[in-house]
Amino acid sequence: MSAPVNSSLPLGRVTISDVAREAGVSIPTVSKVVNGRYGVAPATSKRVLDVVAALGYETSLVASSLRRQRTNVIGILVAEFESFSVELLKGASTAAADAGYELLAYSGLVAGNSPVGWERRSLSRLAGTLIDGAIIVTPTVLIPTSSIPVVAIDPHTGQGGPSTIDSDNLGGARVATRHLIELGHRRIAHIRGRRDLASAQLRESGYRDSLAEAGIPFDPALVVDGGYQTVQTAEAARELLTRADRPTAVFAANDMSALGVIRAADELGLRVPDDLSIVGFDDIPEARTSTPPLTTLAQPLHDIGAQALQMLIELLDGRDVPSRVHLPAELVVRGSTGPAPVR
Amino acid sequence: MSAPVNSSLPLGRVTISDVAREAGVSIPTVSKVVNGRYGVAPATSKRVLDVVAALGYETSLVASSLRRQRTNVIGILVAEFESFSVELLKGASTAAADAGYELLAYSGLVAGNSPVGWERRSLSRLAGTLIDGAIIVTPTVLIPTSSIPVVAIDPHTGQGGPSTIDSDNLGGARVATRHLIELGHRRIAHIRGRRDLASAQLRESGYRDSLAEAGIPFDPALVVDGGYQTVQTAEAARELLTRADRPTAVFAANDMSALGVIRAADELGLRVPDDLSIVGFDDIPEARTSTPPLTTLAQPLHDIGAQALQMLIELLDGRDVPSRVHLPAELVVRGSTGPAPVR
DNA sequence: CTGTTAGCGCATTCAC
DNA sequence: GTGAATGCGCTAACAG
Repeated sequence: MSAPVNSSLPLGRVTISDVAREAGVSIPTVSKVVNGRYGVAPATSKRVLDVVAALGYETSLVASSLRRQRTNVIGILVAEFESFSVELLKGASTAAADAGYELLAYSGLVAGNSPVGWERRSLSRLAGTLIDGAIIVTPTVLIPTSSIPVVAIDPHTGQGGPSTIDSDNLGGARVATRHLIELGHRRIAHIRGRRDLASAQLRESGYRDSLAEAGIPFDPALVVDGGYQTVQTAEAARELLTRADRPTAVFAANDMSALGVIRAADELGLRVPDDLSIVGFDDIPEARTSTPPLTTLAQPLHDIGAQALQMLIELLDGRDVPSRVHLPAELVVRGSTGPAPVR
Repeated sequence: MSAPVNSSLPLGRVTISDVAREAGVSIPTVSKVVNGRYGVAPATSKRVLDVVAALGYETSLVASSLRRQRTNVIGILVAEFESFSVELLKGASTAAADAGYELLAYSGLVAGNSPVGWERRSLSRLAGTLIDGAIIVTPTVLIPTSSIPVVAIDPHTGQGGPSTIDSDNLGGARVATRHLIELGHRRIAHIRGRRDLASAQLRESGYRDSLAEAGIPFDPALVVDGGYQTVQTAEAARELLTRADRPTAVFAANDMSALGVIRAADELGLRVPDDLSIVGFDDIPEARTSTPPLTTLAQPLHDIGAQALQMLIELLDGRDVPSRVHLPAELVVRGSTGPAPVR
């Protein structure tokens, strides 16, 4: 197992020129061998490959991407790696492996006071050279025409823009609210999600639809902002739940905020679901393990991630894809909902 | 040849030359302004910034990384995005955000028949240019001296190599096995993990330690390979559990393989834990939601990820870090273990 | 078959 | 202040 390795072993990264020097050939020849091009003598090829193995050389993704058209790498851009985005990532990962693509998940720095527009920055930094296409998770603004194919998951509201995939937010929210109504609840609050996302708006619409359907008047005082976040929701919920005419049930726009409602209820000594029923949305892993386990609308996060990747591959191959894909959301009844308390 | 771009919005990616042309200045001037260097007139600077904002320009990570020393990006290299690696990722993500670093998680293509050495390839492709440092999750081989700082999580067995962090695999395995012994089990099988990982070897050692401590002779026939994977384990467990003298308890090297044992037991009509007790290791989210919920040794995956990132930052700042860090693993008793069946 | 030349997008010298 | 020149690691097109 010995290729000639002289004393001038490079200290840092092994580059193509190290290999060329060591093998006594030119740089382009190494490139050809490494990329399996025709037109290299078998003996030369073998010598180069030996040196490559001995030195542990691999082409730099950065450098090659600068020259090549395709890198065979798909980017998935997230604001942060948390339960929701990471479930999507798992789904995308299996699909990418099956399709022979590598996956690069990127979480750029989000400016604290203006978390809007991070995806534009991330896309701009990676697109064009490093990645062939991008999946953007919960973009905050409309993605402008990009230089590479893009698929958005749980997109910003608005027309135009890239192909998007999400679950049936409107229908799911209707089912969630109807579930509470059927349990006898009449004073049902809603924790609103991130105002900039279509999902949040659709979930609020579904909530209002089901109220109307049941003849329950909409009360704006029962709708508060939670921003899809646990802590923010817990604060808003504390106020909501200390009112004299507090609601007997809450439909939270996502599981994270539903967990915030549970936390607030705990602190106030309210029992869930005896005093307060709570429904979430998403079915992140934590929903199963909370106390009590969360009744929620399950999004097929794994499938969404996988299908987003499939759609992106279609786009990369020059095929058309539907501009809007919706997957079903399904009610999962667990322990956080029960009959309305009798007055 | 680049096509001439008129004064309207460029079609492809916005490059620094687009900005320069639009602002009527030279490329170096744009570079200075964007990077906040001195020597640019305020008026010029403002004009450039306006164009930057209008065009949505961001420096290309690829191009700048090629010239710059640091990119402010930390890489986390995984073989695949699954429950285990993704939990680490979540922990690393919060730590990275706090420290002002961006995170790039990369899952390269793993050759089907030789899944060994993927981390070397990934590291080689990203190091030196794209990322300042790397966290490698469960590397399969010893990482050679690298051009960038590296921290390994759940590393390959062996001396030398990069700084590593893992949980107390040996102690945890002892506790797991002792737990089964205290429940009265005597015939305790072990599902071995991936042979190339130190964690798997240590967990087997802990198993044998506790057997010896209790005066139970070690029976090689009760140790089978599961490769840390559910499917592979289910197959091995089927054979194990159909023997006449089948074990009454199993210590599986990780939760994925413990789930495989549960699956096999289900198929064979064995009740868990009445007929068979099972202990896992890791406490991935699925452990809480299996039927029955899994008794396991909880690794603080979130903390491990966060601490790996901290260590890497120390290294990047030129400080020393311990070469081996161990975090405690804690027994979590759930529903998959019970008293040994009476004969 | 192999080496030479050019250039990807950008940052960094240097001159002017 | 600016433009021209240079190089990062690599590959495409061509010349030898």
